[in-house]
Amino acid sequence: MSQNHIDTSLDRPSQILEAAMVCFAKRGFHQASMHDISAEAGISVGLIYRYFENKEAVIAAMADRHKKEIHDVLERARQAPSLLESLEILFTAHCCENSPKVQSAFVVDLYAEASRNPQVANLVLSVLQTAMEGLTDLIARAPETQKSAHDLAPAEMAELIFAVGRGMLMRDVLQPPELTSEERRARQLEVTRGLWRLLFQPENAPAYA
Amino acid sequence: MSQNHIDTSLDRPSQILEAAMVCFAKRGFHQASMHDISAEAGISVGLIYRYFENKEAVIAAMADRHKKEIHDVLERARQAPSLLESLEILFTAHCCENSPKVQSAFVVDLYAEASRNPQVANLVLSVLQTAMEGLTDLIARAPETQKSAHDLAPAEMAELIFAVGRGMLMRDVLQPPELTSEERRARQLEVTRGLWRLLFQPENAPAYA
DNA sequence: TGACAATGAATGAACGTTCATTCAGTGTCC
DNA sequence: GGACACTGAATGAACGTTCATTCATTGTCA
Repeated sequence: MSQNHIDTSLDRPSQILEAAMVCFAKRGFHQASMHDISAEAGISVGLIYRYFENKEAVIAAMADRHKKEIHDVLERARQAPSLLESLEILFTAHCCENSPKVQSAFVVDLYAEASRNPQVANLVLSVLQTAMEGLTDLIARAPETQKSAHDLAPAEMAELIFAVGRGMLMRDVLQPPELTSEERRARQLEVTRGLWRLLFQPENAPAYA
Repeated sequence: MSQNHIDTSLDRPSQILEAAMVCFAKRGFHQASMHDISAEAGISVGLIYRYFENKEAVIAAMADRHKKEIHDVLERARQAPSLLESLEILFTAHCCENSPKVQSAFVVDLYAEASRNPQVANLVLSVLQTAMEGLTDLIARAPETQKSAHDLAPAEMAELIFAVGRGMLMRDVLQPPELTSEERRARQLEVTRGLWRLLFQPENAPAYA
């Protein structure tokens, strides 16, 4: 397996993190060994310790990287021309960038880790709060919000949206791995649009049927 | 810690599974050792092997137990007098029976395990499908469904409901452990009712404000 | 006494981590 | 240019520890 290793154009730390992501997704944080990671990266075990103090530091660095990625996604969502497009960016980000499913498995593992490591929990929580505030703001400003048929506050809507996002992500890891990135994305978009109709469609929109 | 061990009125296998649940939630499937479990159960390591072939068999048995519990919850939800009450049962089941947070952490771990163990994935998937069918049916039959202001099919609603449920569960593991079972339950109910209003409230209900 | 429940020290494999060693590359001086 | 000294990235065998699993032994009760 993996005859061709990780992209060598990256600097060492990134190369190691890239390999770690693959291994963690494949075996989990605690079952993936440092030897697995070194093999995936095509380097020796010892070299990892030149760049990371220990295994926990690798996990922490990955969590940090994830934090930055989330911020990027939020920024892209913020710049989308419409609220629907913002939502679609938020919902499909994890299934098309890089490899499919890898990210989902990593995030589920991250939450599992958070449930027993308060440091990880705080990091995830802080990301979540920033993202929530961002989305709440986005919703509050959007013209689409005014016409909706319900009485939910923007913050409540944001909470629901993120809950659905996490739920879809969790669902994602059950899918057989042979599903393509496109099929995943299609499924995600379907659910997103259902939620969208629910949250933002004006009350008596002309139904198709 | 845990001077008083597991209820001794249970039969050995149940007693072991009870202890395993506590350890798995506290440390995760693969970090919890057989010694941890035996200590929590107040028995010796070797005795576990009289009742379970190996550690994987313990995990599999726990997954099976979870499957039965889900079926029970669905049955209770089915017998509730109204759809709203069914939903509330589905949404709060995992935060009040037995110990709080323990169950959430276990389920997140279960999904993480499912992402790399196809056997576990199939089991979880089968539970999910049964539950989805049950809820879809429940929704389709409910009189509340007719009056809703949107055009989502019962199956789509069920999918959204389960996604939100999983999302809340994931969110749950981030909460500091000192939150009481009641506070958790209150939070869950709040979100459930928001989703409820969204999905099933007739279009022009008299708003409070 | 015999059958079964229960123990926990022993085993060996696997793991995270360390470190003595190698060596391609760079700088320095004649 | 050529000889030599130096650097530090990279290696992988070795170490101490942890863990799942085994089994010879002991306890219990009919």
